[in-house]
Amino acid sequence: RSVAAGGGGGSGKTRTKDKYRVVYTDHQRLELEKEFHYSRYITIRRKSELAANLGLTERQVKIWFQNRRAKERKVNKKKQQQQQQPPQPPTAHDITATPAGPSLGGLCPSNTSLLGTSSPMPVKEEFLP
DNA sequence: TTGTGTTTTACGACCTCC
DNA sequence: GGAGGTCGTAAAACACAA
Repeated sequence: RSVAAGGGGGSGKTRTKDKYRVVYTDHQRLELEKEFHYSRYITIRRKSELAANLGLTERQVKIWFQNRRAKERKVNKKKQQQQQQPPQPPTAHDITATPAGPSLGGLCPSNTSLLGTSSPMPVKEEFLP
């Protein structure tokens, strides 16, 4: 790997021996999440804007979106498997725990529209050509 | 503490589209 | 041919029970 090879090699690589990977700030993550929430595929224009605003490289933004989509697929896959083979029936205790029912909506109200929505994503003005 | 499992960045290999 | 997609993976960062 480029790390082991070290340092020497990596001309222009973001991954160095000192910093194998950086941890993004909460603000950076928040902005990226907001963008992802809006559209799972970022445009070139928006990518450069976001990179400039957040102090990241366009490459980092691109990879963040790739990883974010991979995460979403992983979560969806997990959910699907759970639906196909529900392990155990919920106990009475579990049922009484959430009387109103909306288990996920309460946890993450702003993201509920993201999952399973079949409607096309709205297109922001700035994304239009 | 520490051992262990999960999540988060970053990359390489390969594929598709223009 | 190049840009950007998925997929698999490495390793740091993090969470958490023992």
